Amino acid sequence: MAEQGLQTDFSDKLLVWYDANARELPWRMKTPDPYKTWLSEIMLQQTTVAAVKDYFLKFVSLWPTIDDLAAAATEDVMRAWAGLGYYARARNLHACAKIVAGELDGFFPASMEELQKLPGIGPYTSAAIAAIAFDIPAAAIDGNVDRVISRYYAIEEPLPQSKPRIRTEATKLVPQKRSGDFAQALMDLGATICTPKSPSCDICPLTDECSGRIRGMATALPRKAKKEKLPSRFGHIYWIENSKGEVLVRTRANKGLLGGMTEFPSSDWLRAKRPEFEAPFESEWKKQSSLVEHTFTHFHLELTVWKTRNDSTQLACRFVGREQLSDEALPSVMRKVIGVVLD
DNA sequence: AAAACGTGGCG
DNA sequence: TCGCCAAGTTT
Repeated sequence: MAEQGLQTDFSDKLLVWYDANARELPWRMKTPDPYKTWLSEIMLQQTTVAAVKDYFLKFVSLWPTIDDLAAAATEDVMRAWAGLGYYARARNLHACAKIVAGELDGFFPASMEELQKLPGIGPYTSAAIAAIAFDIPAAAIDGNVDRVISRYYAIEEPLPQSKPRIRTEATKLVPQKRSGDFAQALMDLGATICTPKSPSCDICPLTDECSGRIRGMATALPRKAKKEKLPSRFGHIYWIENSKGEVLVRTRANKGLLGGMTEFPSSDWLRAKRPEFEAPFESEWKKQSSLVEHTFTHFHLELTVWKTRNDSTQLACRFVGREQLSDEALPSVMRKVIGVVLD
């Protein structure tokens, strides 16, 4: 029937293109390893391939199997993840590894439903693992697929309202065979051809049937609501060095922003502008000439950096040697603080 | 269901 | 320069 013909046409053309144009990525292999599929998919959540590559290789080198990762110390996992962002992923990753290694005999479940019960695995990731690692015809719908499908069907309704429609169409296109390749092919197409700003429709394998291109609206799709401007927050952060040259740091609570990561002691980060400097304790404080500016997902942060020399361990912190600082689970914003102090 | 949750690169 | 964006999940 016609519906089947369209589906076959789409996936056949896409897979032919994929066979000739698939990107070579460290987590792609002839025989899929569910552990590596899972690890890469968690890292790739809202994160570019370029950013993930080195982290993936580092994790596989440090922990070649799910049992190795499960046996690791949480602090080691957090510091290996440091810089990659969305740190709840690292906490969930380790929790998931412990469940799979400890309760599931080291095997990831081979169904979307069971996969989704594990921490850090949601609708997209469960489908991606099911398709790529277990060859289950699941629709892995990520940002790429949203874009490709929106354009192919010229869906003018904006995201996220169009999600159900996109899911319906994408599900119909998934082939019974090579569903893992199909999932990756769709994402490769979105990443290299059907790109957000200036898609290369002239070399797209689906260009003949793409309604968005035919109607001259591909680049404008998918439509999205404009984002509000981010608010700013301000604070003071303290570089406290003892006479041995060690620096005071502390570990953030295992929840919320930068949860489980190492930080230098700081004031609260307030929305009010120009907060007064309050010394956390009596000492000779010197203000650094440069500020630290950093943008998180939902606010800008401006930190004033203060430096002092003091030997008393305070503020529920610990002293670490300057050389050991690089071994800490320091998020990017804290590495910027180091940059300002050492400048 | 809307908001929280990082970072770096690019046009 | 700065808004947009990247293989989303959790609460």
